[in-house]
Amino acid sequence: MANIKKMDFVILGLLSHEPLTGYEIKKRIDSTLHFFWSGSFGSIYPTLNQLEKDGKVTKENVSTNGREKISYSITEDGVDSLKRWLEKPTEKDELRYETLLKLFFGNATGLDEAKAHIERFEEKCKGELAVLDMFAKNLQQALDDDTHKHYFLTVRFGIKTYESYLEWCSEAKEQIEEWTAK
Amino acid sequence: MANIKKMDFVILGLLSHEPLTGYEIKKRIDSTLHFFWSGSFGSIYPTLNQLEKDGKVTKENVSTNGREKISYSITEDGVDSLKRWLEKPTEKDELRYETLLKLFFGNATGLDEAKAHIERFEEKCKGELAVLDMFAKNLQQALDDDTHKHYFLTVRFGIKTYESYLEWCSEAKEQIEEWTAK
DNA sequence: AATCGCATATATCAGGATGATATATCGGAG
DNA sequence: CTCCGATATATCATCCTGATATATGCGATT
Repeated sequence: MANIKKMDFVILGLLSHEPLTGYEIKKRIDSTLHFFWSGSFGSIYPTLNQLEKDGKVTKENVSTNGREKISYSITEDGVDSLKRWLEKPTEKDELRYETLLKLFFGNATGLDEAKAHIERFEEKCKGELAVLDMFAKNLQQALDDDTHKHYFLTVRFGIKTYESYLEWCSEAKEQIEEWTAK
Repeated sequence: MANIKKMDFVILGLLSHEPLTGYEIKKRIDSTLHFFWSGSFGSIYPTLNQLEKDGKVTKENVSTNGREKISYSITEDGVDSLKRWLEKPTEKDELRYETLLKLFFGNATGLDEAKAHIERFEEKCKGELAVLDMFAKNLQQALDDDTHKHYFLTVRFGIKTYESYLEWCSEAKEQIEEWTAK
């Protein structure tokens, strides 16, 4: 079999917590999963249709404030699929940092340009870290919920990595100054 | 314009160091760039053909040990393209960790399963870190070369992040034991 | 000397994922 | 009352991956 479709399990996973619309799924991905996963509408809506055909989710037309939307719920079959996937070992963990690519090839433009990239990266990290710190603070007051326990572990991962990114930024900038000084 | 093709710049970047064949490019990606970028043959060969049509690289048939291969070199036009891209701010830095996805949705299977995922992740990190430590050691003896300086900075990034991953693994395992104990 | 397996080398293809775009409605700010 | 951003669903070109195909050279094993 070719590449296994990950969006299936992202959606099943989110629906295992609560029923959601496609639009709400996108929001969850962009907020909660944001620092270790991503997904687009072009992937979400077709997958939802397929999952419904396969009997792993059911859809229901809902009207909120006179607004039409389609709410999806997970079925028993869907939960089974999710569990089977969760038990399998991870296939691929992937980092894809354009900043590091530009840094690596930076010889063509020089160390000053490299420093500029690092500084932009640093600012972005500070922003992300602030968000994660807030998440952690909120979660720590609700750790009796098992779902929150798992969430909390991933947030801690994010905090630790962003902290180490920031340390690297300082180190790298100092290193560059040393090199350019002499 | 749609998604900018990154493979163009990966190839131009690598060719800015030395002439290479498609196969050698793949090897460079899988070894040197491996911990922050990836790429497949299905992307490399068509891109090389396109870059040649655009006059950004030139090809030359070479025969080593009676073996035919196509060696590519970067042109002035190619170097210009590369530099222009290097000067632009990073568009996207992306982490895509299936392990964290499984951890996040782990409520459906429980904390024991979560621990198993963390332990597998830990082993993989230890392996990667050993490789990076070796890279760093070798590079430190050749930092007079400007290309190596840039390389060294990215390796340091890898080391710092993998070290923080390992710290997180310990912390997370302890946390899980605390939770399951009571 | 023959064969087996692995690295070298190039190429193509089905399918998954992204980013852009299209369309339409609702609610609040000015 | 109009404009703008959020809500909501959907599709498409394009990129990228993983698999597969094909073929040769080289060293190890039988």
